[in-house]
Amino acid sequence: MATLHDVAKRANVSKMTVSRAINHPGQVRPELRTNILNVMAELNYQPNAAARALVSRRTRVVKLTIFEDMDTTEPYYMMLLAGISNELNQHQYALQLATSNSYKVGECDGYILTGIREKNYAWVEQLSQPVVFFGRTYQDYDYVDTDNYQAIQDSVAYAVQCGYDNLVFVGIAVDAPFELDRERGFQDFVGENHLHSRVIRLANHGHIATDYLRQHWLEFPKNTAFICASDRLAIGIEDGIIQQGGNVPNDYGVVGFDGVFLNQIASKRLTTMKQPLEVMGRAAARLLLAKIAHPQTTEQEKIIINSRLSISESTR
Amino acid sequence: MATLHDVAKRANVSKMTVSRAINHPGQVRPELRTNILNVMAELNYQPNAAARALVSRRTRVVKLTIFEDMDTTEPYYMMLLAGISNELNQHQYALQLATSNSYKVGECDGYILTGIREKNYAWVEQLSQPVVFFGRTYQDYDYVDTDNYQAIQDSVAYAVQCGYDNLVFVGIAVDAPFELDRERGFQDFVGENHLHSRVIRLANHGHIATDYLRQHWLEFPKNTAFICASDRLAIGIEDGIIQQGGNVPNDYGVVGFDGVFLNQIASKRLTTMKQPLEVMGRAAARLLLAKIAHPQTTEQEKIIINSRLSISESTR
DNA sequence: CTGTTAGCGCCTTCAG
DNA sequence: CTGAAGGCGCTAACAG
Repeated sequence: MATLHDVAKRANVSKMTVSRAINHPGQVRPELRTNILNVMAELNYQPNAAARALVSRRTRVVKLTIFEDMDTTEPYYMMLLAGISNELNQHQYALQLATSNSYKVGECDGYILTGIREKNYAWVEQLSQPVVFFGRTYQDYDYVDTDNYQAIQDSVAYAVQCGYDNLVFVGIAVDAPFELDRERGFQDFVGENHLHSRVIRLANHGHIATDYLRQHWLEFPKNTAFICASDRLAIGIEDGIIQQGGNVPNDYGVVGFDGVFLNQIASKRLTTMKQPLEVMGRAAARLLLAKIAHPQTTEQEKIIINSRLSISESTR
Repeated sequence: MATLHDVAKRANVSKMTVSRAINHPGQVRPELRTNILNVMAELNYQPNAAARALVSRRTRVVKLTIFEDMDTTEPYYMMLLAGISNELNQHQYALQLATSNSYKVGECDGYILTGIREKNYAWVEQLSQPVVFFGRTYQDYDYVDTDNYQAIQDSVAYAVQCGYDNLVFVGIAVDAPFELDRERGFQDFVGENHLHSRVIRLANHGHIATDYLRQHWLEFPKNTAFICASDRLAIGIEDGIIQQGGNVPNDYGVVGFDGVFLNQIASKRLTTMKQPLEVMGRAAARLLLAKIAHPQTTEQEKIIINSRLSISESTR
């Protein structure tokens, strides 16, 4: 592996000049600089991350903590992970995946946090490194999220446009910002447009949605669209409709939320609000790296990324 | 953050002695050593990974490459990841997640490889760092895997014990060791026990299994058990049976394979061969770290971990 | 068994 | 704009 020293010798300059050519390009004469860059390319020079880490007192590690049972972890975390690591790789940063029981082990330069519960906030507040959340929180931390409010509005608008005239929002029974935003998006839309509507809240399990539908089947006339807060619920609803003899999508529409993996599993592929998770992962990583580089910034950063409706077989 | 120097001063020894107390305990007088350890604890000393990496010419990074579309990635990778990182964290190692388009970026001390295709072997062979595969390959690389042969035998044995007398193996139409092992496990078992049986091979998608079942429904009498090579197929089969009016589990049994996440989605929760993925991930990481520490070892290491049948609602 | 010396590769600081 | 010196925290190699 080529080092600064090798490049310097070959380019007839000192190590420092090479170092500067990389980190402070403005401080090196342009011609010299291009020459150095050429030599670097020739030698396939790669800066040594450990040496940089040592001198800059950085670990070059970012920790991603997922405060959820891995067992029940949504598959979409994989996409998120892919996005995060793609971005980190480009900056010679490595990842440390921490789970709810190991989140205190090891050093890092910053954290990407997700699935946080109330009781973890004390730990978060005491962290000295910068933090970025995946998903909005109640606190004033930086975060990356989809526009849940807008996304549900788009879903409902689409359902209405399909001609469904009874709108049901199937929410997740949890007191979290993402859920409240989605619910509010629904309420506002049906309110403004004077639509028949209803909101139900269920635990986020397919079979619970199926059971609910069985028990309340008669309350849902033809031409009902179910706007669901997750693909799990959407699949459960869809199964329930089919088991009750309902026709999807002609008499009943189903719209999911997430758009990763699960929508491929449904018997009628789900129309779903697809979150660009890879992009969101990258954004979270980029934001965190920026904060690591410039820790002084004080204002809260919010990155809102738009979801896109992926239309499939569960709506007409 | 405390350094070797701080500990040394406080313990009235040189840095080297402290270093040795950590890395070569045998070379330090026992009493001195315990004293040093105490001081380390007092100061909450954590060795600086970057400095170690620099001097030992290691990166302290392990790369995990997943040669699959993240989009269709099985959710169980999350469990695998959890296992790997739990083990790495304990050894001050970080992770670098590489996907099929970024697998050449960055340095590392070793690789955990999965989802490899024929065309990637050239790249693998040219790697200078140690490699561990997740899942057996055709080549003589070290690997961690479940005992696919045994697992399917157990599945069939259980189905027989349930009283199903027509056994159908629903395999994945792919020419891979894991699949051939599973198929062989099935064939050997039904052969030795002179059972009615049949093997079909399908692309690994739920709806394809459902379609297949619809088209061939009449060929499957009551008392048939479907032993599936994946939970996706199992869910598809189960859906198909139910749509044809068949009774699960009374008249038809379904057994899946994997046991992560998907089995929770099925309308009748799947009986499935549950792979201990967290454990497998840890094992892979541990094996790799051992190879990094002792690169000379030449013999192929195979770690085979047993799966366990998780009995649920899709068998009687 | 313990200490001293030197250096891993890079960057900050200070001279030129 | 460029170079020389020194040190980040740790450990291998050699003295004692």
